[in-house]
Amino acid sequence: MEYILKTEKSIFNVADTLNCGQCFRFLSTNDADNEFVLMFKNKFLRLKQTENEVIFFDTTTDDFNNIWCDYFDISTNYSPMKELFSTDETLKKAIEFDGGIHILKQDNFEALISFIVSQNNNIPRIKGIIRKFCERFGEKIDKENYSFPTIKSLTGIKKDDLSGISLGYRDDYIVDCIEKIASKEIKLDEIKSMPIDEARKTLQKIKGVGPKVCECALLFGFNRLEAFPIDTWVKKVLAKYYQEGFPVEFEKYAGIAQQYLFHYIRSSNIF
DNA sequence: CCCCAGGGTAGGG
DNA sequence: CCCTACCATGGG
Repeated sequence: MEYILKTEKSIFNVADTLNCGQCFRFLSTNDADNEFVLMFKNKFLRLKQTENEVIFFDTTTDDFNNIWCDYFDISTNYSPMKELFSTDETLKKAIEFDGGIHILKQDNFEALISFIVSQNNNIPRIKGIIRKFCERFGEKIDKENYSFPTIKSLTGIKKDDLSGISLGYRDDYIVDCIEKIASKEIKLDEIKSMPIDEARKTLQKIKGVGPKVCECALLFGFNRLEAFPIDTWVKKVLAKYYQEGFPVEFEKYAGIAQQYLFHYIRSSNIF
């Protein structure tokens, strides 16, 4: 059974949304066809975008309504934010380039672990590490895919359990993250509704979670759209186009703006 | 051999 | 507060 979503790429662009560096458990199966497979927690999805629709394969209407509609943030209208951002010349160009990006509503624990892995690392390698992490600690879903491991299944793991995953020095950070969550020293569910600065302070108690990783976790795992991750790429954009600082009138949705800029500079050669 | 990748920590000024 | 060395790993 297929679920068909009527939309266009300027409204929701699957390829840009997946390729813009916010998630890591997906593969392009056929570039020309805009077809992808992805994992979200323990759910597998194959989907494909055409001019007028997105096809969700093997997906019931209930699956779409209960899982994927929310995950892909389909029901949010991004137009008001894009209109606001377009008063800025650089952002206007970015939105013309990749205005169909949606901010995924990922699992907070998965996002946190993923962006700890991301530090001083590149996207292809991050994807490989997370795949190996899921293969070792997750549940087998089908021939090739594993669920993202739960906190419960990870409780008590030691640094040695992480060898062979190519985490490098980040293995200590993963262990510390799991310990602090398993012991309930840090409660992810409570971070969702915390004032943003308190949420930041709490997440940064975890070893290996500094400002950048923290902002990514908040934006992609907790849907805190005001979070503004500054990585090496965004740093270059800020230095070149926003020497007076990033416009304060965008701050409520700064994370979305940041994501347009990030994908724009990485995928075009404006530098 | 170098540099870089969705950076952070520890240590010293 | 700032600055810097260092941190594993793999690709270019």
